[in-house]
Amino acid sequence: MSVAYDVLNDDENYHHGNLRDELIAAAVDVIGREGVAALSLRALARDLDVSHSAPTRHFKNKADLLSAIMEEAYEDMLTTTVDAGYLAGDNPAHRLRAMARACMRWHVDNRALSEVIRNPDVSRTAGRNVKEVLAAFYIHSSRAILGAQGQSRNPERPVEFVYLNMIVSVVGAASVLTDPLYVETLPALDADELIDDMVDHLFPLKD
Amino acid sequence: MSVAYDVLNDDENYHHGNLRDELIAAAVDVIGREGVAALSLRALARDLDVSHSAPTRHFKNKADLLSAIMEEAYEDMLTTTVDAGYLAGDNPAHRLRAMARACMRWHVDNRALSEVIRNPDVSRTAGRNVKEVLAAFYIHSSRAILGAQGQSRNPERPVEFVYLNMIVSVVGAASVLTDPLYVETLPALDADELIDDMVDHLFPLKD
DNA sequence: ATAGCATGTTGTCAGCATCCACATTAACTG
DNA sequence: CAGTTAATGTGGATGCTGACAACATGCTAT
Repeated sequence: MSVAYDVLNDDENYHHGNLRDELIAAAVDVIGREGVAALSLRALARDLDVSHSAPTRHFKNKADLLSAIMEEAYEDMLTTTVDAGYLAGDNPAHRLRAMARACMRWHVDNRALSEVIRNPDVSRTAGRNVKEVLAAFYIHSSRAILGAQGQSRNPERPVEFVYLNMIVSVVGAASVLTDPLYVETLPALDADELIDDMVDHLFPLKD
Repeated sequence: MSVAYDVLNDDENYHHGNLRDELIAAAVDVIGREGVAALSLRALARDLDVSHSAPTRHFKNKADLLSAIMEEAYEDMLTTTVDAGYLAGDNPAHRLRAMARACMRWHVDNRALSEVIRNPDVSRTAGRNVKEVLAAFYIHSSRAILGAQGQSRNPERPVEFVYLNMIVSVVGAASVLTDPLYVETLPALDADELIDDMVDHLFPLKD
């Protein structure tokens, strides 16, 4: 639906030309630096040298902007983790581990987006799109888990619990690893080591 | 520091008498129903039939109110889980499992408070108090983990990782179990079953 | 050219946080 | 018991914000 203008308008146009995408980019930047609460549509408009209500054309209100960010974030996150699974080779257990690791890494590498999708005030506004993407991801993951069960040390654990535990671990790791309060308070904490340890414990290999 | 008035002022007083505590209670109520973003000091003042700037005497601003809520929440949460450990008897492994289970349950039973302490915009304002409480909890938990290591199936795992994994699991479970988007999207999900399953997996018993 | 549409602008309004001067009460002090 | 002081609450002013409405501009297709 988003129009791609193949022109490069260096002159000062009446039309901004790419406001929607730049609004999202600027918003993500602000969120990364100052948090969701500090986000202001008017401030964004000022930053982009645009009138205070120009954003209305693209996002009905603040919740709508955050909702759009959430949608992009979920798609990016889930394709990233699914792709990581495919890149991990043919061994189902390795694929599953790669998926969990990639998903955690995505959160660490995309602090601002992670903060948005984990914010209840945002997820409350989630539309059908997001829910369908999440449902599809559940199906995909269940298959991956079933495929890997034979190679795990605890093959008898029900798939739903394994999946839930994976989601919980990912969300928890995202919360802990991106929150300065935890990082400051917890024992010396290297994100990669923690992720590896948790993946090992979540999906232990046989050998 | 909080004064306890032993009077019951049924008449309409100039002084409210207990504004601070009632502000917190009303705020928690609003957060539970509409989320942190919907919180407004002026609306709270209206609800309590008090002038719009009365809250200033008790909380310099909104962040200050949320910070106070966070402090109370952390103390309540951590004493609840520590107490659950003591109540679980003498077996160190059972104590540790009881702690983890109680901590997760606290989040489910105190949705609003959980949402506050997991909100980055709030935790960013955490003061020395909160940090000291968290540090003390780490010490307490490390001891519990060390005591339980002999009874677990994986005694060789470093204490810090076990602790981190526990925190991650608790925070993640809180996020997942209290967020309607997850509850709606995930496979049929009973909080108690999930908690038990996760605790079993986190701290497996020998037998 | 011109009608229609997407996009951006200016103007306006209510709600909110924050600050300030002032009012009232409770607690302390001699 | 009287007078002082600190704590608490009031009312108004200011500036920022989100939201809406009416208008302006430029692209595109007929």
